[in-house]
Amino acid sequence: MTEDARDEVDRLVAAWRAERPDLDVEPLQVLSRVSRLAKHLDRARRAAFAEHDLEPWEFDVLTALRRAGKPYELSPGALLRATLVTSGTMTNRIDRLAQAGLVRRRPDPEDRRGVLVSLTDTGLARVDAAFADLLRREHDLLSGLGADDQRLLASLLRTLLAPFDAS
Amino acid sequence: MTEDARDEVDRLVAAWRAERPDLDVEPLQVLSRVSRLAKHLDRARRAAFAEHDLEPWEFDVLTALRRAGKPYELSPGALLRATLVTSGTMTNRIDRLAQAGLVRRRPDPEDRRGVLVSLTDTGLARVDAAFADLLRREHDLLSGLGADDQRLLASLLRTLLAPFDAS
DNA sequence: GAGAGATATCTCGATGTCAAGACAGTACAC
DNA sequence: GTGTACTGTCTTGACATCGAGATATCTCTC
Repeated sequence: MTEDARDEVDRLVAAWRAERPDLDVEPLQVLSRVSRLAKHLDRARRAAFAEHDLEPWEFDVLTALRRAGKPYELSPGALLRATLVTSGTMTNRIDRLAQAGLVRRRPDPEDRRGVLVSLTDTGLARVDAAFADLLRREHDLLSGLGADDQRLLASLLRTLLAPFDAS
Repeated sequence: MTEDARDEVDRLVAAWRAERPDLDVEPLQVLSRVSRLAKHLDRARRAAFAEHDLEPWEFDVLTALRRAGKPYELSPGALLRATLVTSGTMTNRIDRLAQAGLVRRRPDPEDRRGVLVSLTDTGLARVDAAFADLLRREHDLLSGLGADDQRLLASLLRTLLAPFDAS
């Protein structure tokens, strides 16, 4: 019950309670932390990828292709669904990745509206190196929690995410 | 242990395990969910604020001022630390909020380099309405978890956030 | 097999952000 | 007090994103 202000969000919640004692601000304890953690995570990822000459957005697209398995090929539509960006953004991303020699575009032989995007050898090597690096760093970020707590946390987050994935 | 693919991240992790069985991809179970949840949250917030004619970035600045309590006044420096953006971004935000009549700028009487930014009456009313609305929606988002689970989740997230807040 | 609606991708203009640096003012040691 | 380093704010230019709309193709119904 005490407001010891153990982190920034505790301070934030305490400030709101003082200013708006009429409101139930408990949801912030979870959701503000999710937002803040994601922001810090973005920065950590940016730093990790910089060593492999990749921007976060480049990594996002390349990993989606990498995960697809051989021949590391997906449509722009599949890529934008995997990365939660708009179609205009994805076109732009593919353009720049192709120019950098990390992916290749070719017409979809089965649908003349469509296009297929695949990793080049360079792209494959780059994303594999960056991904291994990222996992090392993420492992370190989580070192404050034991394996059980990590599983517990993942499970709680999955519950929150469920309604979004359903839609 | 099974890979039932109960949500998008489970599918993502299963795909990685198939492609890179040599790597320990457990960290993704937590951190990918954090990122994805934050992204969905951003969208939900955007929708909530639209009803009050506010952009998420406007809300972020206005709430920082609101939380400060009377006279709802902070320096740009304090605001950028509260919102995790750069100084150039904050200058731009304050410009536009002032133009919209939601905040006011005045020279800091105690430091001639400095400026103080305060809420106008319009800004105060707007942010109070939007905040109450946001809390209602966040409450709903968390309805999948009981109060105990919410506290547990908040506590686990706080542990992860601690190293960042320290720095 | 014609037409209506759905789908896939791309184009374009507006916008918010960042990074780096400029500039004025302050603080502190000597 | 003077000089040096620091701090607070703003300016600028590059850039990634979004949203709306354009075009081409496919699919399904009749």
